[in-house]
Amino acid sequence: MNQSISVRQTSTMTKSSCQYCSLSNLCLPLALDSNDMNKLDEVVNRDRIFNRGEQIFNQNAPFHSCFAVKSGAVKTSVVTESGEEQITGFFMPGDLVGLDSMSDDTHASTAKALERTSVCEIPVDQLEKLAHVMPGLQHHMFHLMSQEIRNSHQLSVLLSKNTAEERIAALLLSLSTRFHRRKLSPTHFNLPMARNDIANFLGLAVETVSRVFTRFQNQGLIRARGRDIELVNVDALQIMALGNNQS
Amino acid sequence: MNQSISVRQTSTMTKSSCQYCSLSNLCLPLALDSNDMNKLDEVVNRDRIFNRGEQIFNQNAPFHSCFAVKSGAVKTSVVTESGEEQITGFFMPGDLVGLDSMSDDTHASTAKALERTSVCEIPVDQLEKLAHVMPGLQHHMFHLMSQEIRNSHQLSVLLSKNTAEERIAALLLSLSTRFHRRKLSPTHFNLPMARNDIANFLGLAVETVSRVFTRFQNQGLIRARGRDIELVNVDALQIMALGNNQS
DNA sequence: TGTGTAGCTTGATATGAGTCAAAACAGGGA
DNA sequence: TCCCTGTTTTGACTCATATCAAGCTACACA
Repeated sequence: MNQSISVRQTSTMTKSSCQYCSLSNLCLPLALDSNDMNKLDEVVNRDRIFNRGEQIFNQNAPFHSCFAVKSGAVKTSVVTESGEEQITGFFMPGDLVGLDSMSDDTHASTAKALERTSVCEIPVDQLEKLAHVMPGLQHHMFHLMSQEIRNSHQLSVLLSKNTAEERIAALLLSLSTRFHRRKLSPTHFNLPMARNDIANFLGLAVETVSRVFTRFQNQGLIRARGRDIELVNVDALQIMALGNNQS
Repeated sequence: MNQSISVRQTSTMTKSSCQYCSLSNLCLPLALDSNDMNKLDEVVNRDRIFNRGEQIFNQNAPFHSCFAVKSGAVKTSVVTESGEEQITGFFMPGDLVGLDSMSDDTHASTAKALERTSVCEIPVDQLEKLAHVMPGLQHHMFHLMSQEIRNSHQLSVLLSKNTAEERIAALLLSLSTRFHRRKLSPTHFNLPMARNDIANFLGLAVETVSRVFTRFQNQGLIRARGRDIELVNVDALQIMALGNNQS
């Protein structure tokens, strides 16, 4: 069940706050001074934990909150009328999930935890009110949403113009930079998602993903043992990701 | 020609305003009362005309305005580092172009007029200020942007899961509903874009698009003479667009 | 009235990735 | 420890769509 707005932990304690969150430079507070941050703190519903595979929200369910990923990883997907599922994004700590639903009172997509994940829940009505009195926050919301549009356009490009190898190289590099931004190793990390998810996201068959991984390995571009990935030759991957259509 | 809504009936009126625009129920004013609409009026830069093929804005150029399409049609596209172009959307009267750029101070995409097109220019700094004092406008902007994200996700689904026939059927139906919303015939219209644009948008080769059009014609689904399109069997197109993967 | 050029259509062929099938490999629970 | 079930890999074959090549429209312009 998607019982959402659960425990609001009230004052008394030295409750965790945006101010002291290690992600404050990636997440919403990025746009706020410490005064405004306190106001944000008050509406945020912290420490909601989801186990691997659990739904954070479900497509078509009533929409009243966005979620900031604190730890773990999340995938979002849409299912078409014909019942096909398409993963639309992977979200890591600092990312805001659910922006595609701000147009409606129901969720436009489903979000699932890829591993044990904690998120901060942010009620949108509150968020809109805050954005109303904080120019910085409104601006930042526009920023995040347009970023989301760009990301999706980028995905479209990948899907319509690139080969399987190029798509996978691009995904690996994208993950790499995202880990790097979080001060983690950009060349050695654990994939939060299964091959199946990668395949679905990139519009490929699982078998193709698997084959490309082993091909990359044989070419000395990466080393992969299951989800444990090491990027051995980043330059070559970058060239690969660009595609070899000379123009 | 699809000149439709072009001529503004200003007559005695001093200057055209959102209030009297025939698109006020599709466009930004949708969210506003007549008082707020006047304020919007003041910042809108009306009557910018572009001929077919002319750029409205260019990727990477400084960004300071969004554009509402008044008549004609617009395509947006992104070019990748490797120089490939991907059309990311077609915009018709009432649509707002440029939302993907609100994250940055440069445009995330290029917008070109597909035919003679008039647009209203809306400076973003002004728009943000207005959104700040008008709850309805802020909400509507969130709405539009999230709608844009959804559209793009929809495109991703199309590109990664559907066959050439399904993609084209889906596009035709999408255009149909958009014409319908503007009180034009949903079954007989002129394509604002070339086969080439359709192919690029849907991730296909021009030849494939052409072949599918003739196949549809032979099956009695449509009648096409160049850009003049008649949808003969909408139901069949709808079934086609859903895809025949029984699930 | 003719000619150029861009857009569209049609045919023949090649190929990247999907599909089907099956084996190898986890990893969690009793 | 040994199933059991889900994930990943590998191989053989097929197919949808790209590519290459050419002819066909049709409108713009001299």
